[in-house]
Amino acid sequence: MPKVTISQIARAAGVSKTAVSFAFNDPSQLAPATVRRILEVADRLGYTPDPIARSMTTRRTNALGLLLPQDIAIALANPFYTQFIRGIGAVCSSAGLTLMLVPPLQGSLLKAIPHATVDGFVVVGLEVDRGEVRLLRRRHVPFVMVDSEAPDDVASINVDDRGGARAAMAHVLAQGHRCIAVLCIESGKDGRIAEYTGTLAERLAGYCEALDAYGIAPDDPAIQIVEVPSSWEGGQAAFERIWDAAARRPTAIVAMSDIIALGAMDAAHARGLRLPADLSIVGFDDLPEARRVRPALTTVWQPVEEKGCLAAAVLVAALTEGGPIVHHRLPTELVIRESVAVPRDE
Amino acid sequence: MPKVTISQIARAAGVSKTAVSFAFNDPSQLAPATVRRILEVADRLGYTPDPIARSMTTRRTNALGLLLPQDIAIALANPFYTQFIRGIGAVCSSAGLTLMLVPPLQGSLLKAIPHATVDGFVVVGLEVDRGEVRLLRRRHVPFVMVDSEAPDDVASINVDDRGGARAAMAHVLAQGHRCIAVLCIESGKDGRIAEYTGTLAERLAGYCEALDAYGIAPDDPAIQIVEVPSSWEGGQAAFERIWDAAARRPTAIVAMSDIIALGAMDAAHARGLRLPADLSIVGFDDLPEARRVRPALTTVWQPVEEKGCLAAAVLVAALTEGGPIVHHRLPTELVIRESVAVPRDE
DNA sequence: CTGAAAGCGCTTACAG
DNA sequence: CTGAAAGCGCTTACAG
Repeated sequence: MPKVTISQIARAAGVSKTAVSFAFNDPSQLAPATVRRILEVADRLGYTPDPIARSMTTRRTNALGLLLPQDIAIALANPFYTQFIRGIGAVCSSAGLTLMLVPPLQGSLLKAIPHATVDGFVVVGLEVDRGEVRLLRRRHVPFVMVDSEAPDDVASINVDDRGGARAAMAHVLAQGHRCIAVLCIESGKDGRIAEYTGTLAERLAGYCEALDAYGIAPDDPAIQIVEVPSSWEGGQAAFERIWDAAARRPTAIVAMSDIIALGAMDAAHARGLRLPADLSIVGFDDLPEARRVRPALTTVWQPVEEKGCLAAAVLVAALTEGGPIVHHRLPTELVIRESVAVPRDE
Repeated sequence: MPKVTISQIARAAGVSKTAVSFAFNDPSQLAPATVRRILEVADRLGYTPDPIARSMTTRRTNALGLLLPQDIAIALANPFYTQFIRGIGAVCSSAGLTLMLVPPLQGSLLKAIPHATVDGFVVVGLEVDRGEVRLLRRRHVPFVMVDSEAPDDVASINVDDRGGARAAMAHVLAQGHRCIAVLCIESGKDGRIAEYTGTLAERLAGYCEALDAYGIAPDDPAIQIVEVPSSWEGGQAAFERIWDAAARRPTAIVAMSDIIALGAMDAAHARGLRLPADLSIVGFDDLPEARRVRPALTTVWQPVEEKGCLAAAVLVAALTEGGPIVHHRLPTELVIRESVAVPRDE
């Protein structure tokens, strides 16, 4: 049973392909009786218009692409992405668009970009630009960059990472902590922390500014900065490593993401620590989980879902109106809950 | 700057379109010098092959579609889907495929199916078949149904929902509970529980079988069966409603999904209940969160990620070999942790 | 090793 | 209200 095409329907119904096309896409162009007949024939023969052929002429796919910095399985291990995608999804639904998840192809985003049949891309967490922007331009599809360092002529959505991070660290320092472990998000490119760019660099800078305000240098021996995967397991493993190594155990952990903080928190509980008495923890993101855990996680709120919404909305606008290039920088805010206390006397 | 096409490159490089196509897709067909020249010209002119036009002739999109029963934002509120997608994503990555999330279009899956440009669909949680299967067949793309009642000639992946549910309820009954609230997953179609089909019907049947073994009828006044959205909020709200209504408060809650159980658990904590002493709770899914909460959730394990993997693998196989129609029924297993105890004396 | 030509299955001015 | 024809941008036998 080979695929049935518009020509066969046209022939069977005794009309032109034009008529068949109209019957599906713009019935008002046809006499009601004709439409009825065509649809009846199409139904009987099991015809459904080929979406690719349609895209070929309309130049529309009705899909948005989400360019992911990592494989789907890895990215979705972080609830941040789930939230973010929910934001995009909300806009997709109301715009009648579909969402394509586009992870690196054979380890390369560059390879993935040319193949995705989408009307626009939202690019998230592109840490280092190795030509992705150039390639995206060639595709002649609109794109918006989220949590990435975007050129001026590319739409972008960011948050005040630096300010948020600064507030988080300042809060911990204000409570009296001086021996602190900073759990940074792994750059993925296995690069040194010194080479951070974009979001990661901003957050790190924020932490350092707060330390600096207390006269503490980032390389102070009481401050240990480590890179960990942004996942529950990453946070858990990091806590264990730190706690076991422990020339001098930190009294507080400052994490670049909630999921890392949550992992560390659970690991600490498993070791019998009482939080926050024995160890203070602060995160970043304010995922729904942050509010639910005990002790409730003190963290930096950022509008994750809204970032997704905005990104998708910018794209949708570009598809129809082709509006101006926008740059958004959304606020962040420290949310003080229960996971940070004064350090216990040593 | 209009899009540059293969013809322009051919002209500029002084070769045929065939040669340009080969340079990108099968360079071995061309003299190395020719390839170099073509690629150089393409690079200079900013050419990138149009993926739609390519799909048009190759009849391949290199994308898998995931047909979701609800909007993306709603589905992803349930970690089950995140896990499931991670499974699909793992296979997509290794097969070099992209993943398209296809939610209902204007409230209708039927409308969404014809438009998605994918090589195959995984259909999940299709509760009632209102023609989706027929439409999918017309598309002439392979598809596999997960957690749905599939016809014999359609590949399917299910788990032992009934057995798992029976074990969960039996465990609660064995502890001595007789006053139980059953939190069912809302069918979405706003249908009555009596009209459940597929996964939901199986789980409900499993619960009832266990009750029956204890001589309890499903409509026993001590057993209340309610429908709730499968989300944290759904579980939370359900607990509050039940606790407040409370002619006779249940001593145990049996939930059809972990996320519902988790929501109920947190709501119970918020009311000052001590779990499991004051209230026992059992879930279904065994999400990663189940192990982490306190008390750790007793629940029915099912291989969520593996279902995604398998589904995608079946599709990938169908794309290349067109293998036979497979039906998988994976096992489930009650995982006893800490959230179920004997009911306190009243 | 390279090119001319047909074809993939639609949509859309345009003409009647 | 309906149809003939061109065209979307590629790939792929086929011929040379």
